[in-house]
Amino acid sequence: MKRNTWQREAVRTALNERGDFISAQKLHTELKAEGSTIGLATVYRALTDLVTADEADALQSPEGENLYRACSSDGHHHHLICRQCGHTEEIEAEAVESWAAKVAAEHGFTQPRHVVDVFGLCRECTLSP
Amino acid sequence: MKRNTWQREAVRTALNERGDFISAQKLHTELKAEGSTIGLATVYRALTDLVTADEADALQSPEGENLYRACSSDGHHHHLICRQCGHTEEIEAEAVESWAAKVAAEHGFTQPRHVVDVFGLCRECTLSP
DNA sequence: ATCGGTATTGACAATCATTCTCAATAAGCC
DNA sequence: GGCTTATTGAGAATGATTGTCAATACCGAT
Ligand SMILES: [Mn+2]
Ligand SMILES: [Mn+2]
Ligand SMILES: [Zn+2]
Ligand SMILES: [Zn+2]
Repeated sequence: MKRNTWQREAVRTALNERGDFISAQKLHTELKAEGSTIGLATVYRALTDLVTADEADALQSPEGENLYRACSSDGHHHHLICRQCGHTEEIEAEAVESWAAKVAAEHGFTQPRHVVDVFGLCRECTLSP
Repeated sequence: MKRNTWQREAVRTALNERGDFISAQKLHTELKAEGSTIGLATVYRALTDLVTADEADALQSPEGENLYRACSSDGHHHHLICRQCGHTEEIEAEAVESWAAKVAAEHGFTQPRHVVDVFGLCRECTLSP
């Protein structure tokens, strides 16, 4: 039986308000800055659960950190991320989905998973870097 | 002035003989198993240098480890990697290249870069896991 | 071939994100 | 209100990677 706690809700709310990708560490720091007494391990657990429940997306930053973001659209999708400010836009990639499945099958690979992310500079960061 | 050492050469040779992606840690273990006295930090340094010199490719495993591989083909390309044994095949992704550029432009993003990797189980690992 | 300046090395410590441990706490059900 | 037990949080543990620094050895100059 899964129980509802204010900690889980605090993480969910913080992610939703933010909108962009953030690390577990930074999220924990922000929550404590607002007065929360939530523990770091709990933030990790909540984020992992949100990803499992398809309420959040996760990806690795180029530096190897795990970043989390509230999912606005349902189902599998990918991201266009500003490497300057973290601003994120969700993108559809149906063509990439079928391409990944096809190329795996052609080489005899099974259970394919793919990592497809596009990093760039958003409009604002392009103008004022 | 860059100097030539047997350590750097040992890492380059080991990477070339292997052909597949491998972590710095595993590579160091294998080298020592063959009697080498090379240090772990040196393996990390050599791999970083090889990537800088475009003699090796690097990518992050889904577990967050950095993996390295000797570059066989020149220029930009992507990989199909067995997450069980590390066996790797280079793949063309022309359709994905143009898709990434287009989706970035459509959202006002500049200087786009993309991460495109496919992980699965190779034919052999599918049969005997 | 010898010498000397300095890149490079390697053992070890340090860092950093993430996970584990486990006693204390508090949801949810009666 | 009590009980059961999932959940929490502080701190330890892990594991990859990087930093430190004295000792080493490459290589150009002599
Ligand atoms: Mn996809
Ligand atoms: Mn590409
Ligand atoms: Zn931006
Ligand atoms: Zn395999």
